[in-house]
Amino acid sequence: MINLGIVEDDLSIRSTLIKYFEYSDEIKVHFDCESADQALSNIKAFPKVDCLLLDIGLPGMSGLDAIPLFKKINQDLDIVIFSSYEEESKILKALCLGACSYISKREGLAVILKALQLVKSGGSYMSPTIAREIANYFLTGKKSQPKINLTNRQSEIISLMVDGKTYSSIAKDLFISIDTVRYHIKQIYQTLHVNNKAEAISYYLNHIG
Amino acid sequence: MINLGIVEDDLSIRSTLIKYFEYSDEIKVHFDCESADQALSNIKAFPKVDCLLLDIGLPGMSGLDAIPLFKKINQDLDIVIFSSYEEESKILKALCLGACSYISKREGLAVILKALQLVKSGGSYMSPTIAREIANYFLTGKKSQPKINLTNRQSEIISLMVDGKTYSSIAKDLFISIDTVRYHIKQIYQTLHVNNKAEAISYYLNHIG
DNA sequence: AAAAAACCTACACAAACATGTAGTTTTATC
DNA sequence: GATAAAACTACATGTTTGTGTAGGTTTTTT
Repeated sequence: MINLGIVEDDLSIRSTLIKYFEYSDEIKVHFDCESADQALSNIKAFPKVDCLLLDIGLPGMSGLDAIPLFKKINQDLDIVIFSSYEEESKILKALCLGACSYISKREGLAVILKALQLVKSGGSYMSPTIAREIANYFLTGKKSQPKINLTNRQSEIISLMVDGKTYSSIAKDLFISIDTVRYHIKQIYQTLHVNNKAEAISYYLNHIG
Repeated sequence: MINLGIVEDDLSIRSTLIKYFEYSDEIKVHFDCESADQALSNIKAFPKVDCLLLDIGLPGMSGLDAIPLFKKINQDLDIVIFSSYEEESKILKALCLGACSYISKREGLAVILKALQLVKSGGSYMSPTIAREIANYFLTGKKSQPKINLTNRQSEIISLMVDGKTYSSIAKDLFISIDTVRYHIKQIYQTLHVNNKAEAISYYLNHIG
């Protein structure tokens, strides 16, 4: 059972949501309101509520700015943004402040329900346009990594080491002998200036991976 | 029409995908192969391909490392990751390198099709578990932090392990016997669901550190 | 074609690790 | 002060790893 609160200033949208959720035996709407201030009171008054469907463009305080305040009251509250904004800045801000899901208002009711279910089960849903914005953010904000001079084979092998494979298992994976694996690992240790598997893995995950 | 290439080393998965896409009049599979090297040749040979379904755990070069090489050949190629990895590190790396969508291998065929359609229309799809990792990334700033409850002693010890210390060296550091070190490490392995030092360190650096 | 990397194989020995069983002691909590 | 959780110790056994030495083959570069 998802114990939901709804914060949305458009009355018609709000009543549509409520009616829709009435037919779902998975969702119980404990409160609905049209401003962040009211929502904050409601969150305090309904401690059972574990999920919030939150609009951004609200009268008074913005839904975004209210996120930390909700989180302060209930650290584990799942906040699902439901907004017509699809700009990177709003999306990133929402996620940074603690929203776990972001749904475009262009989506249908069924999608909202699905998203809430996913969130309840520890997952998350992002509308396609939102997800694309996020992907673009990572792409454009990328930074080059200090280059490390491992050969192709060495890279393959250290990558398998990181996965917890033993020498013999690596040998089988790569169709080479265990002695060859030993050889490569010796080279890797020299290159990375380490003396054992643990150091090599730490180095890899901190500098390369 | 989506002009697709498939890179997946598991033959059964690959043939399942191909058969499935045969029944779709929206998707034309131009090539399929089992390694990044082959895929690079194919991308050159089939310039019409505008979308790539890409596994990560491939023999030879990893799917992740191949992403920039694909992008170099075709800047506008949409890369959809299809992997069993659901760790933040892999997800972020994929997105940073230019993947626009990330699908867990636990998803069904219909979801893959849906994701490809979304990507084609300028959107993106992230599997729920993936999306949650991304949301957590923004929230915490860097590492997603699930509830790993190592005891104080266990934390001390795994931290020394990560530094490349041997059992006996850890024992000396903490003024305990090597058998006690063994005991704690056994407990750690159980808690983290790993079976050796390498996995423990990887887990630590990816999820805790 | 020669040189230099990179890759491959083999063997041997010591050190380190993984895992089981079987306890005792300390510390925190009710 | 009973209980549970954490911490500690011990021993035994087999596996994995680290490090020598000592070669051969393939690929790339000059």
